[in-house]
Amino acid sequence: MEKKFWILDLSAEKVKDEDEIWIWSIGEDGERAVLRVKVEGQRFYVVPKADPLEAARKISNISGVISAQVVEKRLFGEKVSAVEVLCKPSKIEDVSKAVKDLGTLYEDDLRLSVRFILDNDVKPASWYKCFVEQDGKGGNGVNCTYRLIRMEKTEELAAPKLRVVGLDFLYEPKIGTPIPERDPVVAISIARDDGIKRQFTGEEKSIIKAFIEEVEGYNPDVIVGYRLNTSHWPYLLIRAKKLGIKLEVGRLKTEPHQSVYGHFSIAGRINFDLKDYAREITELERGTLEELARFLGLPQPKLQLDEFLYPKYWKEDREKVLEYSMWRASASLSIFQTISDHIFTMSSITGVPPDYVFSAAAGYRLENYLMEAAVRIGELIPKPVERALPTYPGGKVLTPEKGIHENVAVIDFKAMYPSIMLKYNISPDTVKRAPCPKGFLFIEEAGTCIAQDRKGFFTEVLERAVKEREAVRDIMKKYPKDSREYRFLDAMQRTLKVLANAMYGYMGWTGARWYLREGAETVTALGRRTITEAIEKAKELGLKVVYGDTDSLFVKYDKEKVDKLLNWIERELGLEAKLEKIYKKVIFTEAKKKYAGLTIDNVLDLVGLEAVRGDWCKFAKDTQRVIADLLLRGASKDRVISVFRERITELRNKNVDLIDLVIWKQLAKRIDEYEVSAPHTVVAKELISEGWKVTKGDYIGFVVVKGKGPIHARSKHYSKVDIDEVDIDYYIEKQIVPVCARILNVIGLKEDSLLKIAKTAGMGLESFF
DNA sequence: GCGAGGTAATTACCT
DNA sequence: ACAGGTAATTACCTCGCG
Repeated sequence: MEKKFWILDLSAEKVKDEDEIWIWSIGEDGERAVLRVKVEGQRFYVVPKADPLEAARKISNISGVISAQVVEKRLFGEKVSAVEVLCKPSKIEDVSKAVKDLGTLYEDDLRLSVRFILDNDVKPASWYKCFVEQDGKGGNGVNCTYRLIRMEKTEELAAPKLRVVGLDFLYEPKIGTPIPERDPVVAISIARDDGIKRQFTGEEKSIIKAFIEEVEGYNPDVIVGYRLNTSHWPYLLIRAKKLGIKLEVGRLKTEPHQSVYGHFSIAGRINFDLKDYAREITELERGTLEELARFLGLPQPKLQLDEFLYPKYWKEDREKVLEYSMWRASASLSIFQTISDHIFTMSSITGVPPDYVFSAAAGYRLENYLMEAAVRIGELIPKPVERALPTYPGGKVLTPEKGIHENVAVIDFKAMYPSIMLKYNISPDTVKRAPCPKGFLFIEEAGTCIAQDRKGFFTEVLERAVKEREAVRDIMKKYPKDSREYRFLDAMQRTLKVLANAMYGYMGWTGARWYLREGAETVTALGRRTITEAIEKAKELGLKVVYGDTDSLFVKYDKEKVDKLLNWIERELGLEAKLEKIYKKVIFTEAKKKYAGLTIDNVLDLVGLEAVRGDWCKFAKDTQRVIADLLLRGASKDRVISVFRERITELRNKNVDLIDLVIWKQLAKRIDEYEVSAPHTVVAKELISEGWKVTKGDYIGFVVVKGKGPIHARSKHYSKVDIDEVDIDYYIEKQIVPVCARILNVIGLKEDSLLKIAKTAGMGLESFF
């Protein structure tokens, strides 16, 4: 029979020694189903050292090999004869070992589910018309199982109505971070997309059981929470085992199991960890659930309760903690609903299933996308190899003309690197180090050559992505802006853009299968050439260039001349540039990549300055923002100084929240990898000795307190600091004064004069001034 | 033993 | 764990100082 299904996930399963792919799906009628496909053979390739026919003959005699035949493939753009080996999936390791002396192996490192997706052009999070035969009844979360005969992609876009649950778990630690071998689960909060909320509290065994029953009863397609992969699932599995319960939250009564990219897989459901998603949003400073919710315009909790404060609250005000936990569950649900288009488009375009598409690093997502293209055009998929990390020159950054400028236009090249790659045909299979073979274009600045007689692999992929994006944008226009379809298509075109923009970085990534340093070098060299030419043209037109970085130019605004420049760029360089914004006023510090501007729409833009950095205390950041704002809006020097003085006075009088004095730094390495002491590492070590689990990637918040010795010797975790211990002078001299001086330098106020003013502020001499 | 001065380590930003 | 370019702070080392 014929049915339409949306693919939720794919898994490779073993059924009585037979390899099968199970496609977990949702029918257009809401049916939850498994489509089973028996997989007889898995293929890989051998590029033989000697005669291909002879190699094929030898290989076909190896046990486990179903067939071996000579095929024409491409390898880094060159035609090669390869032996396509088909073998039993379970035998692939043995067979590849047996043939490896005959030549170089390709694609034997792909997992069966990936192989299936590539070979059949099956994409998760997409709709298919399926020809199926009923295979079994349902039960345990699926309505039916089918044998899949064949499938065809359909035009449908948006996901079906999914059942989603947001989760949060609370544990009761004896001391420090909860430890699964020791501390019980004390509360489980559940928020369902149908509006029902549940919270299980009390005796551990009964609440875990109630949770499992709830999952079985509601049978969600999506389970979402924060830190599910790194904390909750491993924790719950240990607790359940201890209690003699099976954590059967998967369809067909399965437990969560560890999968690729550090992700936990739950059969038949999407297990989505919001922490993975948060990590990629550069606008977030620490990637907390609260920040993510705020970023997406969703409600905040009544009470901010981090892990360091929660044990105390759990003893003192249980209700508040439970309410907070419920907020986390609800927020997780809402966040998933808000970002689901992004997740599903990324998944369907790259072929990485939705539950781990954001657990995988951006490079792997793009790689999956490239692999799909490679199979389509017959390019062999190289294996990743360990490489040294040689670096190469990047973008060109101009020294800003320091001071306050009025009327400055910012001109940006649109997608400069992808455009250059397209224009020059730069790809891992088209670029070589000089000397140039015939028909190659020599790029002097990089000492490289680019093939011009054939289209590169990346060029083909980029062209396709650009075309597809244009098509999506065309279709988009047919729908109203607030429609379901418009939002989905918009997510789709953004995803295509993200992938296109990542191709340059991918080519320069030593971990990439299609790594080519010369290629990446050529891109940046041509980028520098392009911006340099644009600068010269701007000058020639009489535009004064005040700053520039990689693909942007800041010029004194003159509409006519800027228009001329933009036209010239399009005509002569074959690239697109646009007038990005106009600053009424902009302040350049003496440093590159740091400036403050006020746009013609009266928006304050702070770039690179401490106010936009996560590792300065909020009080200093707010002060810098206020000072920059005043200055850009034309306040007098006296007015700015008096505001500065007020802020210092507030600080001296301890008229600030302690939390605004916390300095946050990420633990970028494992604690034992640090070579020197730093405040955050010393504090982290102390936390660890007290039973807290802080690891690589965590943010450590500390406050500098009074005392002797280096800063790291008098930094304390914020949860343990009383405002009276704070070293106010440190905050004045090393936080507030420097960040204000950075801005005020342009009106001749140097750090030492600010320091002098600060010395008298709040010292009981206010009336004197 | 101690401060000056230079440099390495470290983080987080910009494009 | 997609790239390089950059600023900034703090820690640490070396050197001179008789």
